[in-house]
Amino acid sequence: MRRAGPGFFDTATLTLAKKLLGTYLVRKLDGRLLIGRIVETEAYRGRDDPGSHAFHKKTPRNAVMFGPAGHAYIYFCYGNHNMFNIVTEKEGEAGAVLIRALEPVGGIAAMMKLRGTRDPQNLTNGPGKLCAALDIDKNLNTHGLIDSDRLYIALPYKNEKFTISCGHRIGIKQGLDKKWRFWIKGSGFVSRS
DNA sequence: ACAGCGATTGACT
DNA sequence: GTCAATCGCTGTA
Repeated sequence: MRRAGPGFFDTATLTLAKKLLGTYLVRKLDGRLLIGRIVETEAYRGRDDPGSHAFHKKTPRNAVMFGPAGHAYIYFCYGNHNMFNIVTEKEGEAGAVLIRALEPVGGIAAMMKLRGTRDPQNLTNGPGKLCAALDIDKNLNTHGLIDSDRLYIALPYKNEKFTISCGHRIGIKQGLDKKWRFWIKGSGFVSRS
């Protein structure tokens, strides 16, 4: 697999949300690789997006969303879940793509141990679950995905064919009119169909 | 210092 | 599909 470089991330939020589908999220942990194929994403923008953390203003939490593309925005929610996003857009403009579900590809035994389940379909089919399975937490917040080997995106050698479905985003109360959730149609590893 | 809250999950109809 | 338990973090004071 080849690594995604700066040019891959430096694009509009909606574009990257769709472009990330079918690519691989790679986590290096204790010398082992935990790998999942991204099958579901959501786009969050800034001033024009009432559903986004960056809608109102820049704060210490959302600051990384305003920074350069290709960095991790990880936040803690509901008292026990981490959420993993990839920052988009040019510096100064807020945007990020939430990774909502993976298809487990490599290091599955380690993921099962971290998640406490042996069901492959229930391992990484949700934003909180995949962070647990890949041991992603606030220590990796602001982490650059381009120049580190602890967490990065890898691209498939040849592009597979699949259909992208879209719908409203999950779990928010504002901005439900925007159909900014994207997933690979027919995948058995999405958080909902 | 602290009140309010949530980009979920798991259980349930 | 709906619902609420849950608790550390965030933002404002």
